[in-house]
Amino acid sequence: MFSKSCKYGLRATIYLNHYKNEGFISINQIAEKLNIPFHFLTKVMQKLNNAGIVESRRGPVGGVKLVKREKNISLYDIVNAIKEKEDLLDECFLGLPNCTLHEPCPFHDQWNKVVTNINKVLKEFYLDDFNS
Amino acid sequence: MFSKSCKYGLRATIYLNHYKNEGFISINQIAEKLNIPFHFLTKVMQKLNNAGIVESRRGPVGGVKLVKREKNISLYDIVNAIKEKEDLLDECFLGLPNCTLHEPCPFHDQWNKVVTNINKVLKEFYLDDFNS
DNA sequence: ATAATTTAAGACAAATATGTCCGAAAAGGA
DNA sequence: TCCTTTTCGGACATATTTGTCTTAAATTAT
Repeated sequence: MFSKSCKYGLRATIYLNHYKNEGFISINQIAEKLNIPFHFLTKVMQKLNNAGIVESRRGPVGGVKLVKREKNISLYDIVNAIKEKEDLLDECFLGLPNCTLHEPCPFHDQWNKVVTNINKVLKEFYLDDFNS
Repeated sequence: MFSKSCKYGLRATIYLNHYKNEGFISINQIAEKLNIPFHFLTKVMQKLNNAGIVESRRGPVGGVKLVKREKNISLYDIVNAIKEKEDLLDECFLGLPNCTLHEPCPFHDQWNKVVTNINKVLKEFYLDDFNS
């Protein structure tokens, strides 16, 4: 969730959202403008492609662009498409083995609130919010 | 901050706090009880030792114990003694190079609130809170 | 068709985090 | 003193993440 993959993906989609009406944009251009390793960004974009967040096209004039949607895309959508592990939610912050839903550790509820807060902020923040 | 080092350190100090009136406790005992790799825990405890959070003693009857303090120790204290990088605070969540205090990115303030909230929870939660 | 461009996909390299091992230093007991 | 126990400290091994490179497949233009 706080990995470079996620951050690169967020920055790239924010960039794409800026140019969402201008057809496909090459990954190379994004990588250069945002100073992100090209081949690494390629793989991140593939994840977003598989998740249906962007569509891609090969060849000249090819590249990548955001899929048109009714609703605007939230940061949460991006992050969730990229990260594979459920790093925070669903697991005890301390990694206590005997911390379960029925017998939570004393810190469990507090930490759940933190996680909920993080997700809330990510869900309420949209790519369009970076355009104003 | 969400590294294994930090989690091991937290679990170990919570354990130590349980037995804070019983002298030194061997790292080996902690490692076995909490199912933490012994040598790895050794290095974590050394960090806490250098930070003045625990004191150690070699030889038989040796081990490690929490340093007596006026105030109880918060989770924030532990985490801060162990983690070396300022992973969250002080840096843009997106890693935008042109995001500064004077010209923050649109998401900057939102994320700062998240970070503040995390730190607040960690600061307000003490080792003693795990004893009740 | 052929060539040029760009994503797709896999192998590989480097960096970092995590885990293991061994010898040295300190402390206690016989 | 000598032996045992335990932390200290460094070296090394493994795993994961991040970054690089190469080839293939698709698309466009000539």
